[in-house]
Formats: sequence, structure tokens, C-alpha cells
Amino acid sequence: MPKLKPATQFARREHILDAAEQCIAREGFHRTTMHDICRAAGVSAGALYVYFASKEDLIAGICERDRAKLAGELTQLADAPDLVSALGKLAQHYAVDQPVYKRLIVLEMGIESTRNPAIASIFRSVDQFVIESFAKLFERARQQGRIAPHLDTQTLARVVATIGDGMFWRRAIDPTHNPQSLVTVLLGVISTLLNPTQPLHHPAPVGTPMKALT
Amino acid sequence: MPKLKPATQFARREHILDAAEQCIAREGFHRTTMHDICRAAGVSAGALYVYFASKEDLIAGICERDRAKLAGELTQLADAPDLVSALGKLAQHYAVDQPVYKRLIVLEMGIESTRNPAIASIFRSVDQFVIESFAKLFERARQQGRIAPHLDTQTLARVVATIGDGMFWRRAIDPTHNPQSLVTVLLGVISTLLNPTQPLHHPAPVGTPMKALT
Amino acid sequence: MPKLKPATQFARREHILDAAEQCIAREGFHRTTMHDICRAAGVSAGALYVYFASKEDLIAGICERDRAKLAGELTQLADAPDLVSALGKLAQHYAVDQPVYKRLIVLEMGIESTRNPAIASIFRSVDQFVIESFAKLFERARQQGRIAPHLDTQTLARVVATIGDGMFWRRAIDPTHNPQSLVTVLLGVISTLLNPTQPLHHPAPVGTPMKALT
Amino acid sequence: MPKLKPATQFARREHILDAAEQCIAREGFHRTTMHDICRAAGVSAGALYVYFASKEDLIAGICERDRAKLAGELTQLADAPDLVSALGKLAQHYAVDQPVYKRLIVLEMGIESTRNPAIASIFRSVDQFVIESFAKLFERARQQGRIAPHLDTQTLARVVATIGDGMFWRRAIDPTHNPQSLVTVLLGVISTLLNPTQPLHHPAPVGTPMKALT
DNA sequence: TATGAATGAGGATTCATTCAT
DNA sequence: TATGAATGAATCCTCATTCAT
Repeated sequence: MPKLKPATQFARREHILDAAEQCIAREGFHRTTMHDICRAAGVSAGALYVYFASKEDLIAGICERDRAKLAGELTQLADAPDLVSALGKLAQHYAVDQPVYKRLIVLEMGIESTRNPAIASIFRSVDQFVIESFAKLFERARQQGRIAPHLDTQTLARVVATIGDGMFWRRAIDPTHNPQSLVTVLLGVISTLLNPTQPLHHPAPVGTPMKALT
Repeated sequence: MPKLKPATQFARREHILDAAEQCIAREGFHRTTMHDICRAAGVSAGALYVYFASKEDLIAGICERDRAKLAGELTQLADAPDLVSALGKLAQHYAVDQPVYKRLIVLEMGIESTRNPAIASIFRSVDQFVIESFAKLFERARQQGRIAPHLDTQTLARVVATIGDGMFWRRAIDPTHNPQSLVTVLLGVISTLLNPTQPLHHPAPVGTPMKALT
Repeated sequence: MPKLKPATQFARREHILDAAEQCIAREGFHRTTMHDICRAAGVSAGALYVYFASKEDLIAGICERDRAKLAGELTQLADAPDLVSALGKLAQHYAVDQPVYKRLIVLEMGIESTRNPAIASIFRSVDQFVIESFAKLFERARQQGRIAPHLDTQTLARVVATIGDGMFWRRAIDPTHNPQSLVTVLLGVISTLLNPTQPLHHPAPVGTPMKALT
Repeated sequence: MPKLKPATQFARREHILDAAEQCIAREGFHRTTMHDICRAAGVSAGALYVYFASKEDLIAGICERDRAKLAGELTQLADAPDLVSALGKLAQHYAVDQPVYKRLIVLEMGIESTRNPAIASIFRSVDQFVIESFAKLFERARQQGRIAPHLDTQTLARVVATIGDGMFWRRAIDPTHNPQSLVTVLLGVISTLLNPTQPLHHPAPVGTPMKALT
């Protein structure tokens, strides 16, 4: 048989990853069976193994794709003129707009990263990249006099990342959670950390969907 | 053997739960086999099933015990004279001193709560109890003039819980994480939220082990 | 401890056998667990094993008791003045009055006898005894001129036994079955086989409970 | 493998059913393990579960196949010109020629039907069909003047079925049993019941193998 | 004797992966 | 490439039996 066009191959792989994400959000990595994924993707077991060497590999594929997307979006953040509003858009996207099932996948990934070296490598490198990006962002802003934090920018980055983690966790795990109001408050907190002289709790308005990141 | 003394039965149950926690922290709920747990507890399969009706039941037992302990500790918090230092001790315990494997169990629980109604019931009721406790605590402190937050105490409670979630997540997931410094900063943030007029970043010193809660 | 009085021992054994019969009628030999029987008898596992060395032994005990009773009742039959009415009482007892669960036990026994040598020995010896008893009964009646069958009495005995088997089977297996009417007809059939000259289908009336056999 | 041809699938299913029947005749439904059946069929556990969803399902499959065959053969009986000889062929097949293990399966089925609703439904519907078929057969023969029974045809049908049950039971359970002679006698009995005026015990000769039904 | 907790081999079933077609 | 039947080790759980108390 003639080799499939790379574009078709890529599309099929993506399709399988999409189906797998749905299954995994519903059941978790380890209760999702390859057969579940085959059914969800409308693909035979044999076909699935053309695109992924193993279940491990498929899970890694999901993580890689998700984290690459996050990393890409962070890169765009570097050019943002208004730091706080850029962070607001990011928060809006990841802690409000994005469907819960995408958040659940990230939790699965995080936990898996404590056990699975392949996932750990993907997950941690992106996590460090995120923090480094924040740190650079903050450092540049500080040098340009746009922010004047009391904390060093490394710590600041870690604080912001941790607050983000909290929002993501709660978004995924708490069905009674109202993300919007919380995001507003926490963005205010971050804003104050960046510029302690500014009055507390008058955060830049958020809520504009982050088109570019969807 | 005649009927075991309730104390012995309880101790044996606890022993199994301890062993199961170790396994689950290492492998997760679904990759941990009953056989693993038997081996870790030094107990036969049959004996294990004397104390737990099923794997589900054992998992629920772990969650219940863990959450009951948390709820108990929160109850003690109500009598704390100094709110911020009490929160500091709590944070110190859960985000710094407690071994990482205990934190991983909580992550497992949270994720499981999105899929397993029995776990959901345990997890969410305690989660709500935590937030309610915070809210009451803050409300009382506010009425006594010990704090003067801009936010309503309900929102404040949810913000504090979310920041806590972030610390717990990072403690569990990030091996490069230095919890102590982060806790100090975030406690400062909370302190400022409670009393916006106070200067930022001079939080009450933390680091004293939380004896009463261990 | 002082040895239990033999009467008490016997009573306890009987009690366990009764409980076991109930369980086995409900679930069959192999789906009945020793634990089921313990619960039904209100006896601990250890106690049960005082009276029966194994599950095999308990099953054999049930069979032995049941078959001994049957053999005993057949022995009484030997003295019956009216052959047909005596057979009628027997049929009435075993194919009409006796509770279905007792019949089910006999089916279990029969099947078990095809696989389990211990049961086979018990079951077959009594089965042969039954047929031999019938044969002798018939032979004596024939010699006394009370019956005048065309068939030899050995064959006659086997025919009667087989017809009995059919009634017992149907009684146990068919919930829509009306045993009374069938017994009447089949007793007529047997009556005719014994005395072909007598008019067909005016069997001796049956229906009187067989007190002595209960 | 691409999708197996339905014929192949059917054949493989039949093969498993055959193997399972052998095992079950030897050990009974509940002492036969799926592994036994796999070994007997030369098939892996996974393969077996392609064809049967569970042990229950496999047992139901055995019952269904067996009972469907019986029902089919009864249907053919409807066209028989000579009623007694047709019944003779049936008896010959089921109570003489058919291997004992097939008979044991039916006993297993019957007992299982008292506990397992799925089996009960299969077993009882065919049992009723058998009796109804007999009743119709007898009723037609009576209307055509070919028989002149004293009993109503419904009762007659139940009597004949019960006598059949007796023969089947004995064939399965009694290794000393000589089915041929008994069948001859009992067929004579039935013949007399159908036509009480005819002389007793000169039944139509039986013994010709029932080609069409094998 | 009696208790019932404990043992551990064994049973039904699942599922990642392979491979003949 | 794609199919899906087949493999078989691994999983959860049961249960006849034992034995320390």
C-alpha cells in the first residue's frame, strides 16, 4: 500500500489523541483501556498501534501535545505590553474558559509525572519553562520600571505559578467552584505582588476571551 | 481465635491503611494491586478482605481517615488566638513538614472524587467543611476587629483554600520545590488579604512545627 | 472441657445437616459455601469442622441421612397388606407432600453420584435396595396371588422406580406442576402393570397423608 | 485478522460449546472452570470471551443450543403417521442412543433452572413446548380416531413427559441401567394409555436408530 | 469444645499487545 | 496500512480449611 500522506497521518494521530483525551478525562490514564480509545476514535487496535507504540507512548503523546501548546502560548506572552492584563488573559483561558476535562488531563499528567520518568521529563521541563518564562517576564518588566516587586523575580514567578496551580486544581476538582470571581481576586493579589505600591484589589478587568490562545 | 479485641482490630485496620497509603502514593489507586498492599502490610489476601470489603472500600477507607484527620485539625484551629500564626502552623504542617507521599494521596483522592461517587462524597464534604471553617474563622475575627479584609469572608475563605491547593499541588508534584520559602511568601499574601492596611511581606514567622496537629 | 453428651452431639449434627440442606436446596452443593452453612446453622466454622471433617464429608452426611430414611420407610412397606395403596402412600409422600427443597437435594445427590465415588456408593446402594425391595414385594405378592403381572418382577420393579424418578424430577423442577393429578394417573398405570386384568384407571384412592413416614 | 466469516465464527462457537459440554458433564456447571473449558477447547481465555460474555452466558449458550435441538426434533414429530412408533424413535434416541454425557447436561440444566432465571426461561419454555406438542399430537390423533385414550390429552401429555423424565434420569444416573428393555416396556405403557382397548405389552417394536434426529 | 481471624491456592475476567489475513 | 481475533499474564476476589486463643 502507498504510504499515507504525512498530513493524513498527522490528522489521524491528532484524532486519536483527541479521543484518548476524552476517555482519560472520564476514567483516568489507568482505567482507560486501549479498547476504549479505539472505540472512541473509531479505529482498530492494529491501527492505533501504527501511531503509538504502546499505551505509555500514547499517554506521553497526550502530555507532549498539551504541554507544547502551553509552552507556545507562554512564548507569546513575552511580547505583551501590559503584564497584568496578559496574565489575566492567560488565567481567563486556563482557569475559566477551558473545559474542565482539559484540566483533568493536566492533573493526570502531574500525578503521572511523579511515577513515570517519560512523563516526568515532559511535564517538568515545561513546568520549569513556565516558571522561567514568568521570571524573565517579570525581570524585564522590573528593569523597564513597569513593576517594582518586593520579591526577587524568581520567587515571584514561583508564587504566581503556585497560585495558578491552585486555580487549576480547584477548577478541575470542585464542581461548585465559580472560577471567574476567584480569578479576579487572585489576579489582584498577583498585581499587588508585582506592584506593592498600587492599591490592593483594583485589578485590571479580566474576562475578555483569549482568542489567540484557543 | 476468638473475637479480636476491638482495639486490635482497629490497629490492624490502621496498619493495612498505612501500607495501602504507601503503595498508592507510589503507584496510584489503580495501579496498586491488592496483592501489593497485602505484601506491604504483611497480610494475606483473605485477611485483608476481613477488614475491607473491596478495593473500593479500602480506597474509601483511606480517604475517610485522611479527611477526618484534616477536619479534626481544622476544628482545633477555631480556638486559635492568632489567626495568621495558626494558618501558618497549618501551612507548615501540610505544605512543608508532611511527607510528600501523604500529599500524593490527597491528589489521588481529588482526582478520584471526579469519578467515584463514594470518594466524591467524602472529599467534597470535607472540602466544603474546610472552606466553611475558614469562613467562620475569618468572620469571627472580622467581627472582633482582629482583621479588616476588603473581601467578604466567604470569598476570602475560597481564596485561602485555593492558595492552599496550589501549595499542596506543588509540594506533591515538583521535586525541585522549596516549600518553606513559598509558604512564607503566600502566608504573607494571605495576611495582607486579611489586613490590607498592614505592610506587605512581614508575615508572622512560621517554621515552628505544628505539634498539636501531628 | 467435658465431652458433650452423645445426644447433644447428635442433635447438633442434625441441626447442621438441616441447615446445610436448606442452603444446598437453594444453591446446590457447589455454590453453597461452608460459611453459608455456618451462618444458617448459627455455628462457627471451627464448630462445624468438629462434626464434619470436610465439605465432602458434610455432603456425604446429608446423603446418608436422607437415603437411610428412604430405606427405612421402604422396609416398612414390606408389611403392607394392600400393595397398591401402600405404593400410593409412598408416592403421596415423596411426590406430593414432601417439600420441593427435599426433592432438590435428591437431584443434587443423584447428579453428584455420577462424579463423587463416596456419594455414588451411598446413592446407588440405596437405589438398588429400593429396586430390590420393590422386586421382593412384587414377587411375594405374585406368589400369594395378589398380583398377576405380565412382566417379571425384576423388570416391574425397575419400571416402577423409573416412573417414580419421573414424578420426583418433575416435582422438583417444574413449578407449574400439579403433582396430585399426575400421581393418581401414574399409580393407575402401575396398578394395571401389576394386575393387567383389572380395569384401567380406577386406581385405589390416594391422598391420605402418610403419617408414619413423615 | 480481518473480520472472521460468520460461518467460521459459528463453528468456533460450536466448538467451544462442545468442549464445555464435555467438561460440564464431567464436573457440573459450577465445578467446571473457564480454564478447564479453554483447555478442552484448545483456546485461550481471551478467545473464549470473544464468543461468550461470561460463564453464565456460556452456560446459557449450552442450554439454548440443546433445547433448541430438542424443540426442532419435536416439531418433526408432528408429521409422524404412526404416533407410537414416532414416540418410540424419540425414546430410542434420547433414552438409549444418546451418550450419557448429553443426558447429564440436561440434568444440570434442569437443576440450574431452579436457581438461574436465564436458564429457567430457556428450560421451562422448551419444557412447556414439549408438553404442548405432545398434547397437540395426541389431540389430533384422537380426533382422527387413531387413538382413544381415557385421559384428556393435556394430562396424557404430562404423563408421557413425566415417564420420559424418569427414563432420562435413570439413563443419566444409573450405570447398571439397561435402557433398551425399559424403554420397550414404558413405550408399551404409553401405547396402552393412548389406546386402552389394545392389548397391553405388545408395543410397536423399537430399536431402529432414529436417523433423522441424530 | 468453640471461636472466627487468617491462609493462600484457585476462579472468573480483563486488557495491552500481536499478527495472520 | 488496517483489521480484529487471539494471547496469556495479571487482577480482584472467594472459600475450604486451620489454629491460636
